[in-house]
Amino acid sequence: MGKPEAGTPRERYRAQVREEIKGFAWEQIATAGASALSLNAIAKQIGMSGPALYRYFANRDELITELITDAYRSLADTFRTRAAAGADLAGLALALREWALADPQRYLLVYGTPVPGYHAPADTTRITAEIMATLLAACAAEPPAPPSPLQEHLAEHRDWAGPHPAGAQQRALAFWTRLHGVLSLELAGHFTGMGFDPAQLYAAEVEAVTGR
Amino acid sequence: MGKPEAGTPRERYRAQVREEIKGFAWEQIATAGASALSLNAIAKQIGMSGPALYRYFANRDELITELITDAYRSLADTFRTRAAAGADLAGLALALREWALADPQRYLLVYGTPVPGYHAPADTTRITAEIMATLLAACAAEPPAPPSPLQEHLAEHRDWAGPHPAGAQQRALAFWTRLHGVLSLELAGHFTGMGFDPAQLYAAEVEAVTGR
DNA sequence: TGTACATCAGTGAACGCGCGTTCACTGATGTAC
DNA sequence: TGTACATCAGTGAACGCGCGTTCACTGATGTAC
Repeated sequence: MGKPEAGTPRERYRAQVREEIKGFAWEQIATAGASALSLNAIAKQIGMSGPALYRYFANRDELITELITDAYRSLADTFRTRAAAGADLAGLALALREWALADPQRYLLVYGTPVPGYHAPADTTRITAEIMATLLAACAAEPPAPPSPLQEHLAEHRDWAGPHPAGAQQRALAFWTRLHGVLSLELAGHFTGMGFDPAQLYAAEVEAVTGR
Repeated sequence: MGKPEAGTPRERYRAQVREEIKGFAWEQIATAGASALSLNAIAKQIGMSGPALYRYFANRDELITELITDAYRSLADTFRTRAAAGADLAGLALALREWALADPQRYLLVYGTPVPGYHAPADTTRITAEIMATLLAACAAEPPAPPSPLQEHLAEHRDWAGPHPAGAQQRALAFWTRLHGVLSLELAGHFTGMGFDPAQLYAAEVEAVTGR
């Protein structure tokens, strides 16, 4: 493929520059949003001339794809690590909030308005499944929720539920949608001017979803 | 100001063309997102040449501002009309979903990832308050929710709550964030591949928030 | 009703800009004998 | 250890494109006497 082999100094340098490019790309996304990401602007910041970037990424779409994939993987890793360290559902909720606030644009790139005309790579669905698996396991460990019409409906669509019961499915969905609801409105600035502390609203939703 | 007086044929024609421009602008937003909105492209669709639009809007920002304001006002009107027709909290929830699904990009323009580098006009905060007032009134009409730590916190930030108790505040926030959580994930396509019907998840959240 | 003037809508050319991407090329770095 | 060659990183010029916006101008539409 013409690519240098892994482990060689050249390959190490390559990986380093790729990371540097991604770093400036994230900076740019943070300030102007994903749709304003410009290869030329990144090159200027990095001290190279535009076409040089094409040594590292085939084109703009490939760069964006990699950023999105990295973001998904980062969240999946965070969840897996916390769960492995013994975190329960409330612990995952806090981890999610920390992860979102650490880099709002990264969160919005994953769960915000889709980048227009851009289709998520197939990779992400696999990582999404991994995130969901961790979440479902944590939900299954909670005291079971009372049956509901929604659970009956979910029982008919169990492809993504693994070995866990419909109650865990329902709880996982509530976890996801409710916490996303608070987070995305907070990150978009819709609570500014209302005075209250979004963290307390978040905590209340966590309590409601864990059923304590 | 050089503007023709209202009611004259010229002014009627002016308003008509302005609406036509906005119509194509919405079409464009629907297909490519708000950040891709282009005056030249709109002019081409409408059969005029680019600079002609400057007779109707001072610049691109003014057009976007007006679209956002219109979207807010449309939602506020929908809420007010339904509430005046006797709708309860569950009725407002259905109205919200209908409004969102009728034009997803309109919903995302209001509650989605903010347009990068764009600041919402002051108008919107007034309309937001109107929406919140309708929502709070409907919440206050529901059976009171049990006290909670969040309610105590909200009681200290009552500027936006009008005459309604903290319980209504809490319920209004839960209504807003939970339904937005489901809607925005649905509109962004994050439920595709999971098989279940988003409407049923939405209904379950409506039940949970109305406390039935 | 007719004429003289002002107002306004829309055009076409032009501005500078930044974008993604290609291409031929120069130097440096690695590899093989 | 030294030489010959291949590989790779990065450059600079150039491409076509579409953008927002300005400007001077042409015609049509309205208004005032």
